[in-house]
Amino acid sequence: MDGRTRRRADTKQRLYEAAVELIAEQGFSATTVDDIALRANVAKGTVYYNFKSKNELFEELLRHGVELLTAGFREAVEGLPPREAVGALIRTQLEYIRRYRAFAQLLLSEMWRTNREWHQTLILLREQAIGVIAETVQAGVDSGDLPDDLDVRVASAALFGVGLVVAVDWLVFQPERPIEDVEESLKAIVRRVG
Amino acid sequence: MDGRTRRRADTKQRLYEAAVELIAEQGFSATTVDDIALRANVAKGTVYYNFKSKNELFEELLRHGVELLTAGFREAVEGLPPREAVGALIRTQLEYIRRYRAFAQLLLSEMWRTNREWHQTLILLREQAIGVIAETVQAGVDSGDLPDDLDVRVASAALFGVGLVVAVDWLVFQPERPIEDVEESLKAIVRRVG
DNA sequence: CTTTTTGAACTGACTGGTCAGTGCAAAAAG
DNA sequence: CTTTTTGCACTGACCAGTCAGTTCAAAAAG
Repeated sequence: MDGRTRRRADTKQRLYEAAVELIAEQGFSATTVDDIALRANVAKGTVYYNFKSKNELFEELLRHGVELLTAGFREAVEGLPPREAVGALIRTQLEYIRRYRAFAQLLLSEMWRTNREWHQTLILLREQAIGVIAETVQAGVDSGDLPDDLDVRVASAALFGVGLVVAVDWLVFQPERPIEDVEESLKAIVRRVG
Repeated sequence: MDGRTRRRADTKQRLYEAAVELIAEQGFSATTVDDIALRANVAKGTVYYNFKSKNELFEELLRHGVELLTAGFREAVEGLPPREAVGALIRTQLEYIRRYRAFAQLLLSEMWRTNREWHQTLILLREQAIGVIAETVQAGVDSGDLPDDLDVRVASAALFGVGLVVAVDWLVFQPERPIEDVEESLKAIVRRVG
């Protein structure tokens, strides 16, 4: 990657970060392109040089964030036996959300909203993230570590959603609480699967 | 209640319903007052005759919805022994969300959003709903039905959040699934507390 | 040189909120 | 009873402001 490409990548990264924070706080519609440019320390023209539109910036940002999460999931369960794998997923999700708190908030806000332009994108991304979880849960069922009457897709979706709310609730309303505590509570709740 | 008062109450009700649906679908900022008036079959001015502003309409609507839910909670656990009470809460929440699906979606989208004008209202309402759950959970701990090392507030918050995501996810992505199934899955997940 | 960024000006569509005016049910008057 | 008056509830055109997106000349960076 040469200097120009790197420079441009940096700019895009700054725009992602600015947009994620603002949209998490205010929502998509309430966030203006001028706001984003201002927070990213970039001229408005630069936004439109790097992205086709406000909408596309947002969609790319969604893809980027979810891919990062699923990559983390895959890495976390790599070579782990089913018994420990689900626990690793929970831990990974918690750490991811602590690190990318704004993105998690944004995802929580938009995930179950229908009738928006990016809804299809979101369905795909949800499928992607839950898919990784489902693989692990399925392995657990196959190995007998999890009850075989468990509906894998429902359980995986629930696991994903539960981690999301509990973690975001933690960061918003009880940020002083250590991550181990939250992990403990979460695992206590999902005892049956995790 | 005379004719005028009834008429006005009807109008407010229609406005609530229109606003809830639209905001659940599109978000607060993306929903225009014109949209709301149109769907409620009412002139724009009527919105401002009945509510001080778009913001206040939304806040009243939040209060209205959450009060309905907490009232349902209270009624559901009335006179029930702790062992059955938590299950009753879950069932009630599920039924409420099926009945007022749009409101639940809206709550899920806005609940953890900071820096919005209505954030304080939301904190209060969250406190109210979780408070009722906490009373029940506390009774369970006192009676020995629940482990006494359980952090009541965290568990209650988690319970509330979990019910919300699982139920909304059900309605959005698997609406054909019967409520008993979902109740079963949910209770399987929260085995330890519910 | 080329690529990327700047920054300011501009447009046209849209939005929250306002307000003078209308219709009608119920109360008051006869 | 009928007629008149009142004022609540509602209307919809209108206004001032805002925002996404465009344009472009010029500068910075590599």
